[in-house]
Amino acid sequence: MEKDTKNIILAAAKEVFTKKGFAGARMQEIADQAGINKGLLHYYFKSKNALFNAVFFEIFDAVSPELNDILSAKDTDVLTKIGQFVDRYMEVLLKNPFFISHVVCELNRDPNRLISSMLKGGKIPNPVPFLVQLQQEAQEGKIKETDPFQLMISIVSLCAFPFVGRPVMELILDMETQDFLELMERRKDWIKQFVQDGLRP
Amino acid sequence: MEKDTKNIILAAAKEVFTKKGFAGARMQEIADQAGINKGLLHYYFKSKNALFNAVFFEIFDAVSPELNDILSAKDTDVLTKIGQFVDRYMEVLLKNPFFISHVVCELNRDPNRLISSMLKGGKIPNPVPFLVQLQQEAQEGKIKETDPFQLMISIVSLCAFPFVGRPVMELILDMETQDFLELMERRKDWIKQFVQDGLRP
DNA sequence: GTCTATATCGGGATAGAC
DNA sequence: GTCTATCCCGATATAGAC
Repeated sequence: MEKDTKNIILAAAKEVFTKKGFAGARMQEIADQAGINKGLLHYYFKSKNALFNAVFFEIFDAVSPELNDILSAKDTDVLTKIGQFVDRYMEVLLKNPFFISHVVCELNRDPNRLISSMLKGGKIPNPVPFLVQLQQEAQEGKIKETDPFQLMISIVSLCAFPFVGRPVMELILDMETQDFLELMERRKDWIKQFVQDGLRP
Repeated sequence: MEKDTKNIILAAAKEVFTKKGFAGARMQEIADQAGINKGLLHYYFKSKNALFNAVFFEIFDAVSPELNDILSAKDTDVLTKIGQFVDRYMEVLLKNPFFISHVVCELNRDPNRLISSMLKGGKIPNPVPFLVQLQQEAQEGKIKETDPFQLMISIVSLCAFPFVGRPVMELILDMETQDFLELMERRKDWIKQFVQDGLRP
């Protein structure tokens, strides 16, 4: 069962890396979680680093091109694109609610490890077409004039930050993780409405 | 020079923890950064854990009550409060641009360590007065009706996320850290304007 | 208070039996 | 392919001289 074991390992690694971060994760714990032993981990992945990269790119490769396509589409106005982007991005975040904080964490710790791999894969999102379109539609008076960089950053922030700040939120707002996920489910529509309101001319 | 050495250590620790995270940080590197040796670290702080907590609370204790006061003030309307909050919060973030990602990272890794200490200090921010006020002013028609939770989360997200997502942003938008900080400086006013626009009735 | 030297241990990685 | 046993480095923490 080579393929199964490998996938079991990947799933276990995803969970442990997510909870503990790269440096905090233990190969032993990943092995336990997968129901195997450390030796076998190194049989499938030659190092902790290789295992981490495998986990990361499994998600990244699936999501990045799709989001890129949404923002680069022709013949779709920006408000529609923003709606599609928020829907899809939040969907991914909800499906992997603990992973993004891990990625953020690793990027801050050792930006080169992930970033050089991302560059190698050549699948870096390209926001330029979307930024240009924002300016165009603003000049046409379809939306309020605003700094496109700041807006792009804000859309991602509104979606992603709650997931990285989840432990604090759960503390301050006194809620369980289940409540948090429901709040995020409702948040999709809230963000779309809020951005749309903010862009009214 | 006991006091000086202690502060030098705290500053060095802040920098190294910030760059590497708790698990990734090395006591040796902190000692090097401070221009002393490992033994002396343990003279002032009995463990790595104690050192980390000291660094965290130096910042947290200074900022948390102040932000709390802004949001709880009487006789100030919500839009003004939001402006003050954004200004002050962004100021702190700009002053410690690498620290929040570290805190987020640690909270996700081991929520209990920091959270139990925060509870012990008794200085947890209390958003309830602000949330109530949001609903009141919405009913009075001063601002658009909206989910107060979602709005509160969004204000914090708009300020904080760029700092945790900085490495990715610098990659995608192809900028240096200096450019990033200037972008954040301008962002203060942008956020205030955007939230205000989004809350127009 | 500050240093050097060292005890101790945890964890990534490897060797080799089955 | 999967397991056990072990190597060995690196990092926290301590002991003790100055």
